[in-house]
Amino acid sequence: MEIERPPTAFENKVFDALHLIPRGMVTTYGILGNYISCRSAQAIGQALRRNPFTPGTPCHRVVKGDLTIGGFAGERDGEPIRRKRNLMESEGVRFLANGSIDPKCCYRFDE
DNA sequence: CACCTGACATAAT
DNA sequence: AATTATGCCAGGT
Repeated sequence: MEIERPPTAFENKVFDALHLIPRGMVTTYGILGNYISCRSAQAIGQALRRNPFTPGTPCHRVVKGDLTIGGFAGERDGEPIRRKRNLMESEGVRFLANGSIDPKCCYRFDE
């Protein structure tokens, strides 16, 4: 069984920002990246993907820049995605008829 | 809508 | 230690 690699400083930053997102809200990789001073949203997505083992990490509150669901657990579609959507809806995030998320639910880390 | 480029961190070689 | 390849993107053409 493979040993767990300790979280890096970068991942720590990502998780910390994740916890700042209020319930019923979501944020985008771009906004999150701007908050942690990372211009690469991809690096963020990777960090989240590597740590979904933490139930306390609301990785489902992060969506793509165009307010679409994006991916989850390394999957761009399938059951993981519908679970992510279900989680967000359960927390109060509203989805538009076209499948995107309501911009009002987009948390922008009001500074 | 499809494709390419840019920017960033981690794993693997 | 350096390079290559990959990855829950973003932005532009």
